[in-house]
Amino acid sequence: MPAKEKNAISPTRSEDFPEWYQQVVRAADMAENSEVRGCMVIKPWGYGVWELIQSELDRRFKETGHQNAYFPLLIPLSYLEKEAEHAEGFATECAVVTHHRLEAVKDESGATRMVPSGELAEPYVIRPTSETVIGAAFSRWIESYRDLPLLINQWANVMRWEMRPRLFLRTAEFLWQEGHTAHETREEAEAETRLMHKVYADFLRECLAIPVMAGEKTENERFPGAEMTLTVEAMVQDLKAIQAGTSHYLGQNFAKAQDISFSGRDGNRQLAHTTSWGVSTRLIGTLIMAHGDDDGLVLPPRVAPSQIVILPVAPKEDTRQAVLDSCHALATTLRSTRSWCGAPLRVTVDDRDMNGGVKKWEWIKKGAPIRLEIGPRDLESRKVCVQRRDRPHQEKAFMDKEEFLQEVPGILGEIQNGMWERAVAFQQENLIELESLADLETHFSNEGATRWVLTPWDGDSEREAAISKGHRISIRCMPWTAAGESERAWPEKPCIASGKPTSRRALWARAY
RNA sequence: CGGGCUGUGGCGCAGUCUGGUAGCGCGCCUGCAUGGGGUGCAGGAGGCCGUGGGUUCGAAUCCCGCCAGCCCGACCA
Repeated sequence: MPAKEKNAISPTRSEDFPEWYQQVVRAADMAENSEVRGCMVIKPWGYGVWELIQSELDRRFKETGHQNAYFPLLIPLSYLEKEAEHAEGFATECAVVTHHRLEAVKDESGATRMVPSGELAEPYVIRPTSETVIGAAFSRWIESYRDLPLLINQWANVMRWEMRPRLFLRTAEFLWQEGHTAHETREEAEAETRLMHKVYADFLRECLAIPVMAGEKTENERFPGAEMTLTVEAMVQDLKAIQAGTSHYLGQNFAKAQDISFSGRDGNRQLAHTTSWGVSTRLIGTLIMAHGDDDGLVLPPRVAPSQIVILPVAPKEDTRQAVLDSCHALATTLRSTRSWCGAPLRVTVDDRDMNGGVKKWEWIKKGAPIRLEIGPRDLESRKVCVQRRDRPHQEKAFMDKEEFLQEVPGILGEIQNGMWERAVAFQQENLIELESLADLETHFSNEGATRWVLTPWDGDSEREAAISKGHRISIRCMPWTAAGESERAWPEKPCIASGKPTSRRALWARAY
């Protein structure tokens, strides 16, 4: 008999973090690689998480006045030529459509080959992002200051031809949301950029239970063509930073390139100020790496496709049906009479006819927050056996069914909060402040997991690039002391590069 | 786009050096047992060995071409 495995996932996080990540994606049955390199098949459990992320964000976008629309997948090449900096930023990862038909041709061996034919006069690019197409539409739609602000969002897929794909974190095709807005003044557009930045930070905190460092990107790290890029940077368990959401103030750069102009209040023609902001399926990768453990995925209840999984324990043929009936009845009661965070509970009865242990471990690996076991003995005693994903897998609490029905929203809240608090503590433990370049360089001289560092910084791009390159680190952002805050209220200290006193800080880390 | 490696049932691999037309583990299916747990036993299905050519009586194995993928460096939500 083989030795009992302690953990469901091998290797463990500490043994080999990247491999652990891949194994969790697979064990939790979230996604798999497709036959097309770099593309992924998102399976129901992974897509279910995305749907919950989507619906929650969508609600928040609408609450802040945005409307959804949909723009074409294909972008005329000429559009990308309009804004040089933007185009160059994406040039190396564009898929290009050059033909519009296939012709069946027999080759020497007699096999039928489909050969591209019907070459296009102007090739199309599969959108790596939609600034240009949406800009063209805005140019048509906006005539007067009365048409502003224009607040649009689209849920779409985009394609960036990546050399090194990893499921959810970096794939050639991914799903995302891109908001695009146009405003009358710089102030309004900047306020929009900050607002959406805050929406992201709030969403990550409230739903994904992930704390972030919020702030502004340096010029080197900015979105191509943007004047200001705001980011929320999440810390995952190997201490790397991951950009979980960005919002950009694009100034009048895109308006100029695409003629997004309007008649102002004074009757003069002027250029709009535009923004864009987005999050992608990368959030799922972030979620996995932030909360997962050596038994697999751990989902915050807010984004768990099944918050409660009921596992019937039906050892004997004569009690099986009664147990199953009781499980389904409880599920119906939970779904129809209980709610949490404004939504009905998501309950699954796993009544597949298979070994119970295997089933239980599947749900542990999938990260379902609560497991309930109901067996023949519980029918008599009117109890349920409650197990939680945030507790050791052997731990069981037998509760009266009625008591559980009362307590269940509270338990979900406790799990959600517990995950948040653990993540905050982890972030605090792994963030330090250093005040000299030498200390920074010593700190990042190793290759392994290394804590994040804050330093006083008002250095220029060249110094930043030099430090980054030598240590495989980057300035993730110039953090604010709190998300949504625009002033940088850090105490004045000498910059580690220039020596001049500054109240700004740079956040240094290795990144995904 | 530069450097190293690998292509064998759904997945992970052995077999290749020393040619004799396929094997292991997991998974899958069936049956029996088990039953608050990652189960046991028995039986079974599934492979033109990446691809094209060559050498040979005979090629997964040797030779040549091609294709695809993986890992390491520059780019990245």
